[in-house]
Amino acid sequence: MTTTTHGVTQEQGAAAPRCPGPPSAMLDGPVSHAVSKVARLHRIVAGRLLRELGLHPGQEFLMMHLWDNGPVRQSELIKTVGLDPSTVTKMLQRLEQAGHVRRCPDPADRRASLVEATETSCGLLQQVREAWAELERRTLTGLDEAESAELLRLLRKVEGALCTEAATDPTCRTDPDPG
Amino acid sequence: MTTTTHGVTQEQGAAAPRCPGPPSAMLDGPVSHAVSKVARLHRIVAGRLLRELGLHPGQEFLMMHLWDNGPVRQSELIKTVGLDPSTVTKMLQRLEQAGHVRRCPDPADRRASLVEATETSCGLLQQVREAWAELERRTLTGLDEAESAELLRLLRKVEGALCTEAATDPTCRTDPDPG
DNA sequence: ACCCATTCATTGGCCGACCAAGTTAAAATC
DNA sequence: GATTTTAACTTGGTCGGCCAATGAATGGGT
Repeated sequence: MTTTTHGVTQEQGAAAPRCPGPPSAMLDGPVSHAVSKVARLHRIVAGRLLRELGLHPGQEFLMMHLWDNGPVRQSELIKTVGLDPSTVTKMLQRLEQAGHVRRCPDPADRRASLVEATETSCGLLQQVREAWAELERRTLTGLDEAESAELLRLLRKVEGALCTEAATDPTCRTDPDPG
Repeated sequence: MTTTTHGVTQEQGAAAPRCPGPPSAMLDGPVSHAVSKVARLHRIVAGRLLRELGLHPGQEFLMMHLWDNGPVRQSELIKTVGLDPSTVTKMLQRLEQAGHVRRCPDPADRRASLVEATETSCGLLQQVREAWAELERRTLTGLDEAESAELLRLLRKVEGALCTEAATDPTCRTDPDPG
């Protein structure tokens, strides 16, 4: 076994590094690496939970804001969620087509449009809330109260750092947490 | 106040909630919310740093693994990065077209293919490492050593939880960290 | 030998998300 | 009041990422 005729004499398991000796590229940023992984897994789990509700991950944020705040100017929505305007436009188009959202031109400003959650979409509110509670539960499996609180604190801190960091242009919305 | 006849009687600032009284949907999952936000910001910052190198966020992982481990079966690569096979296929197609990666059929298994980083791509290694170090630095701005370590520990724990959680099918690769 | 289940990789479709340009309308300036 | 600037979307393009389904080769049963 091993000695593949390709010229690559693979010992078992230990493949030959392609480039000079720096050990593992991951070691440069362990936290960044962890963040990326957690982010992906978190999104997958969220996606699975939301799929049953007919929502795609990311759309919850928009809907939540609409449910909470009622009719809103699209620009305001964009500011609060902090996403790219084009992203929000396309998401709203799909949400509108799905019947979860209604849009009408703002009479006070002919270029703006007002967005609101449809009546039927309100049935989703409770389910989405439950899905998020479940997501939170699964996310924090294995963490006790103190650890959860500490994690939240640290994430908020990182969020702040990255926010001011990434805030060259994009509006960075750190929601003032009332708690 | 603000009896919204649906004619949008907007008092200033305080928009009328569209749906019954549950306060803020975000309160259901503060940590999940924080994770999502941090994830997005982190990705943006990473994207900006990698853009200068001609890489798109997410591609680093593939390249890092290739740099570290040399020629690898695509299936193995898929397992280690934990992404969807189709995702890896498309990323590799683009990386190949960009000249960062080379692929050849595995002589030992005619359906598999071997992937390796090109010689020229090795010039990127150092830059990518630096970019990730910078990303890590910016991520951890405002956190001291102890906090960083704790954050890492908690993230790893969450990763494990979400991993077993999301591991209905997808191979969940939690790299055994040697340190 | 044959069939069947696995595995490997790809394609197509869709969505979130970015950027870059472009369009229209409102504000600001002159 | 006419011109410039700024704001509010929209469109087109590209990528990462998922799922679902397909094609092709391997391997295990019997």
